[in-house]
Amino acid sequence: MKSEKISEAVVRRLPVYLRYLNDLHKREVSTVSSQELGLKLDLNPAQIRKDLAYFGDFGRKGIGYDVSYLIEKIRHILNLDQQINAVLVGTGNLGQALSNYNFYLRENIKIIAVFDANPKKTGKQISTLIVQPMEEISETIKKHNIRIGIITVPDVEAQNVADQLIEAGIEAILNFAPVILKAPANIRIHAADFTTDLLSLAYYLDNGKDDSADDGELEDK
Amino acid sequence: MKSEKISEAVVRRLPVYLRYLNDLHKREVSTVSSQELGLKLDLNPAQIRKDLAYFGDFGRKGIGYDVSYLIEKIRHILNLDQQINAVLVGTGNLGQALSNYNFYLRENIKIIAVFDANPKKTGKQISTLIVQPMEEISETIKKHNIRIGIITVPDVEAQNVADQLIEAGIEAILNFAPVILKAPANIRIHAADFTTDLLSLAYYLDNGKDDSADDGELEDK
DNA sequence: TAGATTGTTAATCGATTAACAATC
DNA sequence: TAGATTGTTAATCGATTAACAATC
Repeated sequence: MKSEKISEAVVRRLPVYLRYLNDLHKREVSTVSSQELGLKLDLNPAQIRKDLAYFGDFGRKGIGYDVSYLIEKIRHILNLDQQINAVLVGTGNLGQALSNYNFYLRENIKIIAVFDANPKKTGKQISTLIVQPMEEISETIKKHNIRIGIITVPDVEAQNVADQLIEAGIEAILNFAPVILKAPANIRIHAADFTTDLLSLAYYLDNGKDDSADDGELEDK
Repeated sequence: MKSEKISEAVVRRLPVYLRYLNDLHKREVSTVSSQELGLKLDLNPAQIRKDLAYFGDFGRKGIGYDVSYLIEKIRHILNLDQQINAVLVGTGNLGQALSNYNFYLRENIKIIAVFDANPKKTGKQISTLIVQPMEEISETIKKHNIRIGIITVPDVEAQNVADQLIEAGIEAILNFAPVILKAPANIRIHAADFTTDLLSLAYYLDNGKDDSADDGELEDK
């Protein structure tokens, strides 16, 4: 174990490991090697060993990693060995889908309140929750020790909502709106905007493009 | 302009540029510098200039970039100057949300068919589309020149659906299921699984952790 | 002209991978 | 013991950033 700073790339792989380890556990596999993990997750085995070694000596030479033990360790590293409360703001289609999709079933992150600025939406029930008006957001966050905010409002409202969440003391934000949010450095923001993923995917479509024909306009065919 | 290979990191930033440029265009801003872009998008201006320069000399020294011209160029690079047809498989909450969320309104990617394996779901209407049974997927993809597949089925079914999409001739997949899909190298797959984003976010929550207390178990407080 | 800003080279920084001693 | 596999160092690879000549 070392005391280096952990890079974002490493942290982003931890949930991927955890997910597959949970899978192995369900299938009653008790031990796994970095080799096998790498094969399944399309990652270099050395990278996996290095990632894990940042946090401790979790493996055994000649044997591999104990699945249950590694699950426990990664869950601890990710703060998932405690319940993490979250709020969701914006009950459009996506917001409703996420509210129903209960993260809590798999890991310890639980959406415990949902909000919407639209009075026509407030008071309605989504899953087990009642949609609350924005006026109540600060009080709810403080009262229930809510640490993560999930933003699923239209892009023009996203920054405003983020500001309110931060003001109320939230620590981290998962942002589905297609904008870059501004926030103090101590607030962690992850972009979950899939339009970026989708549009960049289009780049890789093969249009019979020829690298050497940069200036040639091949409109037809 | 150079003929180097374009890295994935560069491609992923292009939609981000495009998004903000569209914004500027709407606000009738006609010119923008890499400096301003960097400020708004939290990116290094040199990086933005370098990214764009891979594809051409789009800027003017001393002036900056013409917003409309750059939009046009990036849209061309991303293949968005033509309609790209997509299918969506899996009409659960998320699938429905994405079907309603019409990408087509902003850019040229259009979901033109939706599928579900569940007979109780087929025949129902989502937005303007009728949910079709999986049996029709291959024919529909071929008939309508569908190039992108969006997977929103449960994780255990995702690989199977991916195989069917690939078999039918799809070129790229946006995968929302929390699994690593296996596919031939010529098929582009982007992971859009937000549980990974959410769980990695939890890592950054401050639990009064102390880097130097690696082995000390501070359970309380 | 003077000020601004690009495109690009060189320098830096960081992340991935290979290799291997240690050891189960 | 022999085979397997870790943890870690060193080598490689790639991406970001700084700096600046070119030029609008």
